[in-house]
Amino acid sequence: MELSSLNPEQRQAVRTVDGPLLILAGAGTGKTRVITSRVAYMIARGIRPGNILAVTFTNKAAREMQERVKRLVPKRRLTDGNGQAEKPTICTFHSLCVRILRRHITKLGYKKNFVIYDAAEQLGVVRRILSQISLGSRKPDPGAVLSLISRWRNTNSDELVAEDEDLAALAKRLVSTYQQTLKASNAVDFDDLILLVLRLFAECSKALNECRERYHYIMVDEYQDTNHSQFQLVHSLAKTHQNFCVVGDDDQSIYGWRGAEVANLLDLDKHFPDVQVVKLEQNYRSTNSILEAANAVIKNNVQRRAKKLWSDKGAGEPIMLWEFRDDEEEAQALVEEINYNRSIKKIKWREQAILFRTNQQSRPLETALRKAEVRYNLVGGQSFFDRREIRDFVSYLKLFLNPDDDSGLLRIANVPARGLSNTTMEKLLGLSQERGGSVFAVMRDESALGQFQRRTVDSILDFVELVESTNERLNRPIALHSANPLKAWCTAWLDEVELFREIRRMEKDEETAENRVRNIVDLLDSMDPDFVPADRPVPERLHRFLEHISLDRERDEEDEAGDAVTLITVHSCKGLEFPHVFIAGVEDGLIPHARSKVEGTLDEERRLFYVAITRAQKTLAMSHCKNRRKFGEQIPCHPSPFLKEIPEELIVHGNEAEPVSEEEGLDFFANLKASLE
DNA sequence: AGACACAGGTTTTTT
DNA sequence: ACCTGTGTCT
Repeated sequence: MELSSLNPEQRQAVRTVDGPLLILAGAGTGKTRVITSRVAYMIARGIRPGNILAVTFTNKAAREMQERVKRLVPKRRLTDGNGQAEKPTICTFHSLCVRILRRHITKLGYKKNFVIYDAAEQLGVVRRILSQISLGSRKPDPGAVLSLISRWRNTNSDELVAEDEDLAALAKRLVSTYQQTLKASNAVDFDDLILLVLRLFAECSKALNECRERYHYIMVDEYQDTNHSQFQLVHSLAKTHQNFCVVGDDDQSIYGWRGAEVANLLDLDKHFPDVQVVKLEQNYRSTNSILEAANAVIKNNVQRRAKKLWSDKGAGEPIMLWEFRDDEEEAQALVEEINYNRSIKKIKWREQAILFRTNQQSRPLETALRKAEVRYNLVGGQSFFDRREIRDFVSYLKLFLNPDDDSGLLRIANVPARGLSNTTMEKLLGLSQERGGSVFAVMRDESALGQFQRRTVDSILDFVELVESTNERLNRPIALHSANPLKAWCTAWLDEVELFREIRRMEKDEETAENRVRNIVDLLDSMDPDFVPADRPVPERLHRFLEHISLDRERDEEDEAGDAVTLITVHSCKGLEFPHVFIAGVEDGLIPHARSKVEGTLDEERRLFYVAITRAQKTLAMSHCKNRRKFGEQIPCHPSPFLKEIPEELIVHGNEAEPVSEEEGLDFFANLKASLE
C-alpha cells in the first residue's frame, strides 16, 4: 500500500498496527487521513475488515471516515471468502452500543421494543420526580439536576465535584429513582446505552468475549472527549488483545463540562503501560502567523503534552484585531468586511465564517447580515426534531411501539383533547409509581381505576383501545403491499387520531399551521428509505426509524450547497476549517466566559480560544467591543486577557487606517463599475 | 380547558 | 430583551 504521501510521523502511526498506540494529533495535522489510512493499511496487510472497529463521537465523523475508507480500499478486500460483504465497523459510541444491545438487552431485563429517550424526555422524567418529592422551599433546576445525575452515573469516583453540594447530594439521591423510572417505561437514555453494555459485559462473559473476538483492532477518535464509562467500554474490549489506538488532542478538550475526562488521554499509560506515542505537529491547514498565535496562547496551559504546530505555508497575512463601540457596530463592520472580501478579493461567502462563544451573540450578527442581504448559515439552533408537532408525532410512534413509554404517553394523552386532563394523568402517574409499573399498565387495569368517575374511566379505556388496536395493526402484516408500508400505517392512525385537525385548530396563523402539518408529512415521506429491504416487516421498520432519528438527528440540508457565510459557536466549530475566520466578542467574560472563573475552568476556556484560532486557513480577524448588550442593557466590556498572550508582532490593530494598495484600489473601482452595469 | 400575567433565568451540545 | 414555566382567573 502506498504511504509515500504521508509525512514520517503519520506513516509511523499508520504502520503501528499491533499493541497500544496514542496518536497526539494537533489541530489540522491530518488525523482523519491517518485513521482512514491506518484502516486501509490493516486491511491491505490481511486483517479481516470485520475485526476492525473505529469509534467516533458524531455521525458526521463516522460517515466521513466510512466514505474515505471506501475510497482507499479495493472492493475485493471488503468481501469475505464467500463473496459476502465484510466491512469495518465505523460508528459512534452510541450506535455501537445499540447494535450490541439489540442482541442482548433482554438479558438485562428490558424488552426488545425499548425506546431511546432524548434530552427533553430525560428532563421530563426529572421534572416528574422532582414534583413528586417535597423539597421544602427549594426548587432546584431540573436541568442542573439532570446534568449532575448524568455526571454521577458516568464517574467512578465516590464524590461528585460540584459547586453546589446540596444539589449534588440531591442528584446522587435521585439516581436510582431516575433509573427505575426509565426502566419501568422500558426506555433507555444515552448514558444507559453505554452503561447497559458495561453491565452486560460484567454479567455475561459470553457476550463480552464475543465482542472482544470480533473487535480485534480498535480505534477511538477524539479520545480527549471520552468520559469514564466510554473509556471503560473500549478498555474492556481492548485489554485482552491490546490492539488499541486512540487519536486525540488534549489541547482541544473543550467538553469537560459534560463529563469528558482528558485524563483518559493524559494517563493512558496507566492502563496500557506499553503504549507507543506518535506526535503529529505538521499542520496542513493554516499559515504560520495563525499557528504561532495558537501556540503562544496554548503554551500557558500547564497540564498538557507539549506540542508545537508548524506548517510550510509561510507566514501569511498578519492577524487583524479590531475594537468596536458595541456589538451592533461589530456586527455591521464584520458584514462590511465580508462583503469587501467578496467584491474586491473575490472571496466567496462560503469561505468566510464568524465564530462566537455564546448563541446570543448571533442575534446582532444575523440582523446585520440580513440587512446587507448576505446569505448565511447558522449552525446549530433548534433541531427539526425539537419542533412541537414533530415531538408529538414521534411520541405517538414511540408509544405505539412501546406502550410502557410514560414520557410519550403523558405527552400525547390529551393531544388532541380526549378527556384525559392533567389531574387525571397525575393521578394515573401516582398510581403507576405506587405499583412500580408504567402508566399504561395502570390504565388498562380497570380494577385500579376505582377512584375515577365513569366518564373518565371511559376516556381512559378508549385511549387504551386506541393504543392497543394501533399496536395490533402494527404487528399485522397488512400494509406490506404498499411501497411505503410504514407511512401507510402512520397515515391510518393519523386519520383516526386527527392530529392534523388538532394542529390546524390550535394554530391561529394558518400558514404556520400548514407548515407544521407539512413538517410531519415530510417526515412521513422519509420513513421508508430505499436501503431498508422491501420485505422487512412494519414493526422492524418502525424500530429502525425511531432508532435512526434518536441516534442521528442530522437531516439532509439542501441549501448547504449554496454560497453562504457560516455563523457558528466555538464549540461546534471543532473539526471544521474555513479560509477566512472572524472571531467576534473576544472579551473578558465571553472568552473566557464569566462563569469559568467561579468554576475554575480557565484552562478549558483557553483551549476554546485555541480551537477557534486554529480553524483559520488563510486569514484570522478578531474583534472586541467596549460595550455589549446583555439581557437588555449595555454592559461595559474589556478585551480578553488571552489576547495579551499573542505576540504583538503577529497582530495588526485595525481601526488604524487600512492601507489599500493601488492595484486593489483600481480593482475596487472596476468592480464598482461592473456591479452598476 | 384555555387565556393571560408574572417571575425567574438566561455558556457551551452530541448522542 | 426574551423565553419558559407556573399560577390565576374565567
